[in-house]
Amino acid sequence: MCTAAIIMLTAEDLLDRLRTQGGRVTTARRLVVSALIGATSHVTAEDLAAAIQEHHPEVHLSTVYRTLDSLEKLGIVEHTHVGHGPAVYHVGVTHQHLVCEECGVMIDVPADLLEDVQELLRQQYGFELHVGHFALLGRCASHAQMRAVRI
Amino acid sequence: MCTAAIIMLTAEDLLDRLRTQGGRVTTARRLVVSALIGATSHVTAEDLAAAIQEHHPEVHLSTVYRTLDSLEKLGIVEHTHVGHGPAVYHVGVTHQHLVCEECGVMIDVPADLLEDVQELLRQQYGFELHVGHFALLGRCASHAQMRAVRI
DNA sequence: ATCTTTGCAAACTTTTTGCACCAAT
DNA sequence: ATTGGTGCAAAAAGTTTGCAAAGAT
Repeated sequence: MCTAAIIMLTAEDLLDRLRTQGGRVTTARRLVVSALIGATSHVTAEDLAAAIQEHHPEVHLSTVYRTLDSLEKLGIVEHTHVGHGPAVYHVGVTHQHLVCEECGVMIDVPADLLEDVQELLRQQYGFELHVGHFALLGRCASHAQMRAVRI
Repeated sequence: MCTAAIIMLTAEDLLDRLRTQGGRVTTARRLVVSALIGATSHVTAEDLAAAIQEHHPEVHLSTVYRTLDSLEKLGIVEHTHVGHGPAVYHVGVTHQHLVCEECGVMIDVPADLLEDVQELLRQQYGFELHVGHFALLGRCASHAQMRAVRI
């Protein structure tokens, strides 16, 4: 059973989308797309570059960034800012990230958890919330008690 | 009438707090604190430095950052990340920022607007949301219709 | 006298860009 | 033959840090 068919995109699906929009399918792009799809969790551009460069050291980090950009413009990939560090990228359905400011652990929660705020902001401020673009920061269960000053 | 007495802190109050905690009150710190309190809205470290440097060009940006850090450790000042740009600083009550990804306009909303999500996250994930540390991104009323691809 | 803070320069991190060369359509 | 993409190096943007000199207590 799969609740979100859209996330079952294969590497070739993504590459086809690129080609259809007038883009070219290159070795570098193939590698970025496979690395992204093969990733077990959210990855940074640098993670992807490192993984690719194990076997293809010539693929440059800037190429990874540019490929991810292209995929985002197609609406297939999203990036999220998870705190003070680098952005993470993922394929598939929009969701919200919770990040612990203490230990960095990331929790994925469904986007509809923010539906009510979204509606509230729409009604009171005419503001259309873009769920998922920024993580929600705070403290995970194991660090919730802490009252550390440094954040 | 003033609903939040806590924001009525004067520059001298802040400086006293620094002194009480074993800190020193220097010319540079005096200037940063006055600039911050005198600011009409949320300001970046660079904004503050620029304002100060009009009359005191010797005060360095890094000193501004360090003073803001000290004030944050005392819990008097907060910074917020409002998108891809620099952080903004403010004295006073915690609130949430909405930022338009299209035009950059910033809307301040009361922190309690997120109370329900906060409670939900607490109950379902044991996650203690730190309201205000990151802005909520989206589109303001005048840009809500746009479906621009680039974000 | 002591210990904090400053100014400066330099490093750092993440991401973007200019450009000549190369490659996919 | 076009146009778009790549690799590289370098810049950009925001923030932090090391250090010797200066300053507050």
